[in-house]
Amino acid sequence: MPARPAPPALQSHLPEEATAAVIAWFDRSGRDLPWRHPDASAWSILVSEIMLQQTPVVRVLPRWQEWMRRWPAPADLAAAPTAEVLRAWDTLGYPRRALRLQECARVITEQHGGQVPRGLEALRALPGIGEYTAAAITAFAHHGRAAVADTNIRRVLVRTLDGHAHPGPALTAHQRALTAASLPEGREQSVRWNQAVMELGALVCTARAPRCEECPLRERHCRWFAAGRPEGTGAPARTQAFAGTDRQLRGQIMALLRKGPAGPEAIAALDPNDPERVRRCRGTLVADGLAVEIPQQPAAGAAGEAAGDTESADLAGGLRLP
DNA sequence: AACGCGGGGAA
DNA sequence: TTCCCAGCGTT
Repeated sequence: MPARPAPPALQSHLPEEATAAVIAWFDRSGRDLPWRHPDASAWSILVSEIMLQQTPVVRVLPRWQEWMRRWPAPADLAAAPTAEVLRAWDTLGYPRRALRLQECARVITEQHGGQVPRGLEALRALPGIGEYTAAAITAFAHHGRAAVADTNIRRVLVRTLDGHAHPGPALTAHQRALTAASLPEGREQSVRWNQAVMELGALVCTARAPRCEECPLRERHCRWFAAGRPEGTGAPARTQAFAGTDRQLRGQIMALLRKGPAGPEAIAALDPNDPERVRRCRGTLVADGLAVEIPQQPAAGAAGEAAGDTESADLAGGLRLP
């Protein structure tokens, strides 16, 4: 059996000329986002990164402005009532992020002297900060050299270097290697590169309808464009459940609780046809720390309930924010 | 590696 | 309706 044909010569990284072109494009066309301002604090950048996890920039902007006004330092958020934090999170989605962000503020206040820690390991130890966010804070807040691999950067590098249309749902070892190899050596250049290539993915090399005519890599550096922009063999295939999911009902319950404590009838009315689903979602919200049970008040003058009744699940009361 | 976790805007 | 969005934590 003869050896398989040699793969086409892959470039595992972008030449310096290409990174310089992307940085020049960014200087010309990048958005003026407030967390990119030179005087943005490390804390404010950390907050922006958490909010931007799975939530688009345009929706984050007003919430971030309000948070920075109300809680300009970690100690401010650490001291805030959690219910207020969840209300201020509003409809950014995935409200567990808000809980983790407040926990993060408390750890920074109590264990790091109120300063966002440096180093990938110390950052990853904070609640809600994973591989991407630790690298992003290192690069954007501390101006350190770190390989940032968000969905935008992964898409740009996979298209230009691999010639594939989509990077897939998860960061792979191969993609880690691409981001590491493409990172400019100089610290300052590496920071600019991360910002620039991320922005290129957000504005030009988009998932849906890329604007290749505006791309500085189109002519000489993009394998995907050279191949005629082939669609991937398999669709992204991320079947995301829609109506009827627990996630949707959890969101509806949280919307109710943001307005104030809610009685059991109001919660049950969100899905009158499926009390079991309501019960399940109430339970997971409480378990997640996003809601608190309101104990049922025994009827005035009534005799004590049966002593053996240790489980009150059947007698669910209302819920409120923690 | 796969799954659950919100919500809104665009194709 | 579907897809996508500066992902993370758990199993």
